[in-house]
Amino acid sequence: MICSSDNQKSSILKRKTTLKDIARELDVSISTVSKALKNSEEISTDTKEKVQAFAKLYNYRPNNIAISLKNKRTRNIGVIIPDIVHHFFTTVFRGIEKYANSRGYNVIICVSDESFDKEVINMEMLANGSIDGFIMSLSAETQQKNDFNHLKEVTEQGIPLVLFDRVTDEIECDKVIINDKEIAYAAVKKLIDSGKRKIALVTTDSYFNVSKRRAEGYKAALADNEIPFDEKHVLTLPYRGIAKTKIEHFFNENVIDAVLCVNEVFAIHCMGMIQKLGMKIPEDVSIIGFTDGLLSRYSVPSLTTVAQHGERMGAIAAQMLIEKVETEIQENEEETYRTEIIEATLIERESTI
Amino acid sequence: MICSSDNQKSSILKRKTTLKDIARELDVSISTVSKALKNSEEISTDTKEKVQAFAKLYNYRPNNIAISLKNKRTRNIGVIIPDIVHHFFTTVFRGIEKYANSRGYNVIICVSDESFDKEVINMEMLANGSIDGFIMSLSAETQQKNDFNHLKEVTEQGIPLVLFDRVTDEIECDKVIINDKEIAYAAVKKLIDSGKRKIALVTTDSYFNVSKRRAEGYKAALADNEIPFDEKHVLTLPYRGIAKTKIEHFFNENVIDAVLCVNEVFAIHCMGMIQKLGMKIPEDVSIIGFTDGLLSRYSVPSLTTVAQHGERMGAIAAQMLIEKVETEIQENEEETYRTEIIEATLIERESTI
DNA sequence: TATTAACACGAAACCGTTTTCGTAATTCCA
DNA sequence: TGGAATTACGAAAACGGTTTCGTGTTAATA
Repeated sequence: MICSSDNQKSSILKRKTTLKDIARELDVSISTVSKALKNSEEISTDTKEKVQAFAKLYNYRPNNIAISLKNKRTRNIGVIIPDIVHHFFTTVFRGIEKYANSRGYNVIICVSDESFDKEVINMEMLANGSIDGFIMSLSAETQQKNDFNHLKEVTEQGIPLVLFDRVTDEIECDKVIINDKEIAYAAVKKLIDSGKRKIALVTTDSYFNVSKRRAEGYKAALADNEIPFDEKHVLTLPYRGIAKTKIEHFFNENVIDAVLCVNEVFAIHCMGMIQKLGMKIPEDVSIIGFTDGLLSRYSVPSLTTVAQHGERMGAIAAQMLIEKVETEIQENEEETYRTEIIEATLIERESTI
Repeated sequence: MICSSDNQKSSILKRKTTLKDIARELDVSISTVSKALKNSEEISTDTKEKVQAFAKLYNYRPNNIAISLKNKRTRNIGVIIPDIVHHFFTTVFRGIEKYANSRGYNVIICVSDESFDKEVINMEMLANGSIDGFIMSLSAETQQKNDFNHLKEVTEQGIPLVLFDRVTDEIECDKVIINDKEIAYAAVKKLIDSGKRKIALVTTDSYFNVSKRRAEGYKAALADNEIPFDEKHVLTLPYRGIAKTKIEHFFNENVIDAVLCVNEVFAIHCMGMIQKLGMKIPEDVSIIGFTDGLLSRYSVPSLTTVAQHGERMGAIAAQMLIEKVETEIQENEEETYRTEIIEATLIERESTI
């Protein structure tokens, strides 16, 4: 052995001071220190002052991990979302983070990347004690496979779970969604009221519950206004990557005077193509999108769009989760789950009349 | 049976099975179970098989928290960024998350919201054992105040830290930045080469090192091409919120034939105003922005911009951090820190000639 | 003066692991 | 057959806290 007998690191690292350190230094027991720092009645004012002063001096901070182990509570929330470079998820996350933080919780985030396997792996990584509960939005693949065993396992273990936006009926848990169908209905209604009749729906080719719900609203609005639903007026685009030729083909083959897109990017693409084909927005073709992101705000013309109020959604999800986490101790009572519906808003800009 | 009928929760919650449970059930000691699950040589094949089978059956998973406490390693990385609803930070985060995950790390994210206080609080929350290291980008306020004591404390405790993009010389640690000055120089050079001479710089009014570096590149390029720097050609805008009238005023008062903006949103605003004032892009006025986000790609005309390669930046930051975390056990050797420079790329689109 | 109550503190268990070290039982070898 | 080596396991400490319960000392009371 080269290093000197007292084995400590030779560097000047301040090791974190522990209760044991304080106890040793002040010649009292660990329990006394612990109690003194908690201002326990049991300890004399004298000792408390000494201990607290010493703790302050050495900048004592209790070790979170130790406390977590003891309390079986981490004050961490696990968030699993399909994508992070995505305006909607980002805003939801902001809502979660803000609320969680205000309640003293930290947020561990995992990205499933729309993959079932990653979603499962991430859940398993976090479910072994790292977090007190989950907030998540299902990956595209998970929705397609319709396999929710990982969610079941987690809830059966008693770990609270809140699903948002991309949810499933298969799992009993708290949920937060927006009124997709109703707002899609309202959007299409608005187009119809402005005189449009040949209304296209541009949606994802992946299976998403949200797209489905929006399509339902679209169809319902048509039906209620005696406009026959035309399969050819539905354009499905790959969720990722662009399909410029497909869009071009669509607008060449169909006479369209309005478009409802299930997201912002689709809307921008359509807008570009429509303009390129020499049509005017909104006079010739009106457009409404989903998601009130930068694109909608700053495009020319600016885009009428459905604001999903992601931040509120996130805050509510976090609130529901923390409530469950903190009251989990209850006995017997049958668990009861809520589905909170966020009212989306149609933001009217220049792409509609 | 694992769930002894007494005292446990009456609900059907599967309590997580622990080593102790397995030990009790199989009538061996906890140590034996632990070793058997690790396939230790010490344990007979017989016992190992029994234990492993039992563990599998009851879906045993070691408790992360307990392991963290024992190992003094959490396999968690703390990320503190000023904003999450922001394309650049989001891409960096994606890089961090992907790399960290591939190495078996989870990411805890906190948002400072450009506030010094929140940054400090977040650091303190995480520094008490929750994470093995930090990756962060300084908040606007922190850069303004020039107060880095929270960073100092953390590094003095031996917690590895990697700063990215918004960094400071005051702290010795690993850093990842882009070559802001050089790329700004290149951008301005490109404008000059295309015949532009009256080049504006649109920058933030908050104090950011990155803005400063970009301004340096801008000035250097002017100087090297014998274009006198004109204070009036610099427009500073509030980092948050829009200042439409300020922009309008600027372009009314100054004859400008090219603009370099330190971000995407400024560029879009300028573009809108320039078009509104009847000038053509890029013929009358060329524009170059920073950040290759959706806006740059989908604006009309599309925006020539500086791609910062956030994802790569994040991956490298994570790699640097994990390297430090995992070799931290070293003795004596003087710590050595690197500053990694990511080469930004100018993406030429329609807003320049 | 004897009994009791209040006070101030410490010992120890516990949370769920890992790991070192000790040891009983078996096997090996001469 | 006796000693050594090997095998297979368990006890216990440790990680850093919290908390229950016990106890010695002093002060109050009868």
